Amino acid sequence: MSRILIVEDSLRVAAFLEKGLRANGYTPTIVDNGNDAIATALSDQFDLMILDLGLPKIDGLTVLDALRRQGIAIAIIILSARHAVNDKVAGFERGADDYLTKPFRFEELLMRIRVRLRDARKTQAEMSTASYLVDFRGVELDLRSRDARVDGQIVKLSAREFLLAETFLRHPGQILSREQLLDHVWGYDYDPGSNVVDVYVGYLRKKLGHHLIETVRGMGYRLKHE
Amino acid sequence: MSRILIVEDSLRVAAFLEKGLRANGYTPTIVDNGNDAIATALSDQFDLMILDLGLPKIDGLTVLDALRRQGIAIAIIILSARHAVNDKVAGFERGADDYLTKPFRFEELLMRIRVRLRDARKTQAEMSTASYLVDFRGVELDLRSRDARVDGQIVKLSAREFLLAETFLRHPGQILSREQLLDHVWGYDYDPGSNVVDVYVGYLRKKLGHHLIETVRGMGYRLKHE
DNA sequence: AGCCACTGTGATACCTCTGTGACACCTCGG
DNA sequence: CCGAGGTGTCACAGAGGTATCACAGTGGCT
Repeated sequence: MSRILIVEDSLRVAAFLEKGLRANGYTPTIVDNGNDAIATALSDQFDLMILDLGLPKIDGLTVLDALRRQGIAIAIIILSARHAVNDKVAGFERGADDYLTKPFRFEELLMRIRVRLRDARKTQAEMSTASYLVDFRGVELDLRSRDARVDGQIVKLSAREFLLAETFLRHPGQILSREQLLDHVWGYDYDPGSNVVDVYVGYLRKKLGHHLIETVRGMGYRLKHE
Repeated sequence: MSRILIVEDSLRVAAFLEKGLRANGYTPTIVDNGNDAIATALSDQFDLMILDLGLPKIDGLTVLDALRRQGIAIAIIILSARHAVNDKVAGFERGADDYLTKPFRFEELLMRIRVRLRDARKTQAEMSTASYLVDFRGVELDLRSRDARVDGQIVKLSAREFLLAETFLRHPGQILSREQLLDHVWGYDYDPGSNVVDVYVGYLRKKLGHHLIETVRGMGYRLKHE
C-alpha cells in the first residue's frame, strides 16, 4: 500500500487529508513543518508527498529545493492557498509533479494522487483504455466524456451531478455522510449547514433512477447493494 | 489491558465512566482537577485520557496545552458540556484526538476509545477487514453499513434499535439491567423512570425473533445462550 | 445584451422515529 | 386464589431528519 507524507501546518486541513486518504486505502503520515518534512522524506520510504507551500519558518518551496538537490525522487503534489501563478510556475520549475489551489475538492486530489502513483491496483484499471468507465448495476459513467448511461441510454449530468455520482459509484454499499460528500464533491471548507447534498441526491435520483441511492436516516446516503 | 485516565470533576459522571470502563476490561483512574491531571499524566503510564473541559481552576484546554507542550503523546478524548463549535475546533487544534459532547451514550465513548487504542498498535488493514461484524446465532449486525441480518435476510433497524441490538450482541449471556441499557444506549442522564427500554426490547423481539432476548424478572434482559 | 444551463438557498411539506402514558397481562408470594 | 409489583403492548404526539420546490445569482455562449 502506498505511503503518503502530508506536510501541512493547519491541523484542520491535515486531519481532513488524513481521514480521506486512510479511507481510500493509503497510509498517510503527517508532519507540520519544513524541517521534519525534509528529515522524514529522507529517512523514510514514502511514495508521494503532499506539500503545503504556506509553512511557517521553512517555506514549502525551500523544502522542495532541498529534496530535489539531494536527489530524492519522491512524487510531490503542491498545495497552495495563494492564487498567484508565480507560485505555480516556481513550484513546477523546482520539480513538483502537480499543483492544487486551496480550497480543493478531495476527489480532485485523489485523482492526481492516483495519476502520480500509477497505483498498480485501481488506477491501472481506471486509467487504461476500457476503464474510463465506472459501472454499477446498469449505470455507467464515462470519465472521459462526462457522459452517464442508464441501461444504455445516455443521460446528461451537470458537472456537480457527475462528481457526486462518481463518488457514489466509487464507494458502492458504503454509507457516505453529508459531511463526507461535501468534502469530496464540494470541497473541505464548504458550509456544513447547507442542504446542497440533499438537493443533488434528489437530482441524481430523478435522472438515474430512484432505486439507486438509498437514504440511511441520521447517517447519510449509499448505493444500494443487493 | 489499557489504562485510562479520567479527568472529570462531576462525581456522577466520573462514577458512570469508571463503572462502564471497568466492566469493559479497562483500568480507569480518576482525578478531579487540572493539576492532578497534568501530574498524573506525566508520572504514570496511561494509554488514553478522557478530559472534561469544564474543570474548576485549571481549564481542560490548559491541561491539553500543558501536556502537548511537554511532548506527552497520550491519546486524548475531550468531553464538553458546551455545544459551542469553538471548543471543538480549539480542542482539535491543541492536539485532542477526539471530541464528545455531553450528554453522550457510553457506547459512543467506547467506540471512540477502541478506535484510538487500536490506532496505536494495529494497522489499517486489520481495522478495515473483519470485526465490523457482530454475529450471534444467526443474527448479524454490520456496524459499517448499519445493516442487520436474520438468517441472511436483511432487517431494517432504526438507529436506537441498532444500538440496543449491538449492546446485547456485545454482551451475550450477560444480564443487562434497565439502568445499564439506559446508560449504554440512551445516555447517562436519561430519566430512569422511563419504560423506553421495555418498549425497544419489544421492537427488537418483533424484528429479530422472540427467542433472542430473554427477560430476567426483577433484573433485566439478556441474550439467550443456548 | 439576451439566453440558458447550472448552482445553491431557504421555505415548506412530508414522513420516520422516538418516547410517553395508559392499560392489559403475567408471575410470584402470601 | 388474590393482590401487588413487574412486564408487554399499543396508540399517539412531538421532534427532528429528509424531500422537494421555486427562485435568485452566476457565468458561459451567441
